Amino acid sequence: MDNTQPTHPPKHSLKQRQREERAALILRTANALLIEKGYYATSIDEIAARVGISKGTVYLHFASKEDLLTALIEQQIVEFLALVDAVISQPGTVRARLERILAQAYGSIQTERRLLAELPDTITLTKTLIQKRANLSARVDEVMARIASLFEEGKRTGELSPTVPTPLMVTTFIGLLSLNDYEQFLTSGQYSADELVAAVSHTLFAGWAVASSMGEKGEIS
Amino acid sequence: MDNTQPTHPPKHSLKQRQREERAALILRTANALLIEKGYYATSIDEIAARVGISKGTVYLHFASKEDLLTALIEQQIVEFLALVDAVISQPGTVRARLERILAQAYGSIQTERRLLAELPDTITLTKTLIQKRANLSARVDEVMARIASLFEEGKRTGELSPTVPTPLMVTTFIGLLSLNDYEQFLTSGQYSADELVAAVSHTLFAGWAVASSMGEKGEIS
Amino acid sequence: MDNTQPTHPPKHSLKQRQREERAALILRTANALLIEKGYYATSIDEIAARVGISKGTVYLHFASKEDLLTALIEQQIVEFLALVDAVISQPGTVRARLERILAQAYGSIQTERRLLAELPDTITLTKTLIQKRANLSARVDEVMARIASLFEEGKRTGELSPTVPTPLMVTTFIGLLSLNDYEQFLTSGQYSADELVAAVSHTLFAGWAVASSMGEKGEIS
Amino acid sequence: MDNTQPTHPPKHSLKQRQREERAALILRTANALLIEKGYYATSIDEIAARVGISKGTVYLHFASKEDLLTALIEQQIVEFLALVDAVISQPGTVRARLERILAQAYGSIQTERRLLAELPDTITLTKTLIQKRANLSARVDEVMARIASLFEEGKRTGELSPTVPTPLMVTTFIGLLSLNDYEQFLTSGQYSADELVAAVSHTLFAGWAVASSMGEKGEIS
DNA sequence: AATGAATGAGTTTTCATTCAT
DNA sequence: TATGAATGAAAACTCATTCAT
Repeated sequence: MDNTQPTHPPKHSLKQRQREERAALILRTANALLIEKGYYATSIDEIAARVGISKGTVYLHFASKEDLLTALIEQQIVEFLALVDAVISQPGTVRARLERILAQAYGSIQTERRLLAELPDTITLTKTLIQKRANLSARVDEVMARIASLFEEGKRTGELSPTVPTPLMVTTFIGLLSLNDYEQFLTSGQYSADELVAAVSHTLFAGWAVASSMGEKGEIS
Repeated sequence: MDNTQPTHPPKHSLKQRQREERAALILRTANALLIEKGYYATSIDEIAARVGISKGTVYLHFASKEDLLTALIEQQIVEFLALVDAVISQPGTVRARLERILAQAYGSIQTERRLLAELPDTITLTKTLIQKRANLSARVDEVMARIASLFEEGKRTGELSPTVPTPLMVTTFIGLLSLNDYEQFLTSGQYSADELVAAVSHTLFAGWAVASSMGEKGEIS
Repeated sequence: MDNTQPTHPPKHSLKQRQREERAALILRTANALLIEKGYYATSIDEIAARVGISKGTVYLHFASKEDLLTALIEQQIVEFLALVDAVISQPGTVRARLERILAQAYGSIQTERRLLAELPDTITLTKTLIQKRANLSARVDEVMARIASLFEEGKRTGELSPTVPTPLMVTTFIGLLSLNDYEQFLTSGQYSADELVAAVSHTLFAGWAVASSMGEKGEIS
Repeated sequence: MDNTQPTHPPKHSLKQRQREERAALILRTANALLIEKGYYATSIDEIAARVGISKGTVYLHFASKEDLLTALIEQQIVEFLALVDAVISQPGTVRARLERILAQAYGSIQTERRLLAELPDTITLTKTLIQKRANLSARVDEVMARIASLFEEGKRTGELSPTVPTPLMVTTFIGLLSLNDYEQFLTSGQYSADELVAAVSHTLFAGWAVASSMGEKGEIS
């Protein structure tokens, strides 16, 4: 099937596809280099050399170095958003679903090296950039909103305590999700991604206290 | 005693003292500027101008821009270490003492703007730097060790669960301690430092689950 | 004759004609852009985009950016030469005929925006270019010669004073003909093209005319 | 005299003087190069090399290439303004005084190569620049106003014809004053500066002078 | 000690020109 | 023929660092 005119649509797509692949390759390479050396220490020339193209070609795809970074961040936020969306619509407890997000984040550290590296590092470092680019800001808000909705659901269903304000939950969750410092445990092999997920999840959902129940300072009452 | 030549040693000290004050002033100014604009966007010239001295004078105190940053980071780690040491030797539960550290960190965000800003941002950004500078690395390890000892104490006294590995506790604690994203809540006035401390402490020590007790997945048993 | 194969020669001509039309369109567009933004600020890409073709196609017609400029200048000099030739062969006084040239120049400022804009601006700016390109230089000389012949005619017939050397007359005439600064008066509506022609003509001819004679170097006394 | 403390005031001036001399040297060199090759074809590197300093040093004195050009133009306009002012306050007919300005302009072509080159060339080419820089625009207006006042004086005293509008006189005068094309006559030795002055003056004044009156538009008959 | 002029390596960006398709 | 992706030379500008005064 679909043997009628298989050439025409692709014809258009060919150049287009090549262009997109080029752009994607540049983004991937830039991502690797930025993680290695940081934004300022990485020159466009270096990115081009690593890709095996010339400086000018990079500018054929991204109007400026900042634009390249923006595209990279946006791509990764979008990917993360897709993950969150997929997870949200799955069945299971809120905790289980959040664990899936954690697992994905920690699991990808060693393989793809992406979300984790960009969400915190770049969001922290280029908070300025995100503020400048309205669409980035909007996407970040979107991510936060989705995660917030998950927590709200948990509070409604009685799974989560209404004690801790949702915004703090979201910020804390994302903070730990993207905590760069966990990387050492994974790369050193000290803990596996699964162990890390379990520990962080336990921390967040059950706390560190032995009889993690009991009143704790008559907390929040 | 030592009243024989009261002038000479002081005389030396005077110069010395002045030198150190100069250096301290430069560090303070650099700290402010680095927080404002970041390492790469801040030039030596700018720092000098803000201090009211010339570029060359900065180099009389710090051999390079990187050295200046190193000194700054070291200073702040040392200050943080002093805080940790002070807190550790105080009486009270582990949780109470860790809350004091949290309180200090979150409280200083608006006033001095230091530890929090530098520990994560710069430590994250200049992880490279810390790896390069042995003494920085050593000091960071020292801080981690102190906090680890506190957690170990908690586990020994039965206050803390032995379930979560101490290294993860330390990393998580420091991660939340220096989570830049909390800043928005403080600057917007949405939450006070105290509320933030309470929430984070609750999260860590009691978790988010409603009946934060019970076995969760059977673990902890 | 030549009615045997009516298609082939025209066929050639057709392609040829199309080619020439293309080239002419490029030149026209380039002219507009160069006037708007200047030679250096106008890129080949921009010209191509405005024409609606691709960069490469421009190079099919002009070997280099400089060649494009050369062709443009030459075209305009040729057009100007045609005007001069036409005017020269007309009846009337020298003054009347030169006024026609002035009228054409000042009149075209607002409509076509050509001779005036290019002759001075580009000739001044690219004096280098004209010196480099022998044929341009030759054409400029040709224009000067024609105008010189007109002045000589005037001197012979007694209409013009032999006092002022013809080369100076020519240079002055062309200078005022292409004086960019007059443009302001036209665009602001302060003076019409006709008024400008009258004023310039008066300035030049009441000065150059034999009758205006009398003293000099003592005149006005 | 003045032998009291000859050092102190100069002390300040020393560095200052050196700075200014440097800047002046750069300006002079830039002027020469810009005339030779034009603004776009002259790189900062080239200017620096010609002066015998490094690129960076140029930027120590001028914040940008455009700023350098602006300073150059301003300097020359100011110099020209000074000349005009000096001439205006001298005794003599308007014509005689304007001739002094012409003489200065044409005379300096071969020696210093300045006013002439910049007033038209750059004013024409960087009309944009002058519009952008308010102070340049103001100075140009000032020059025009002074010269206009001279013509007005001539009209009042009856030396000049009220027929030609003053603005046109000013523009025409400046146009011929800075007519680049005259340069060929001077450099080729075909005419001396004095002859050029005489010819231009004759052209303009025998035309503008009241006495030159008679017919017009029918004269010569 | 302090200054600030001088340097030049390094970076981003542009754009004329080429060439495979 | 027409296209437009690719190139790389060239240029403006910055800034850490040095050093003569």
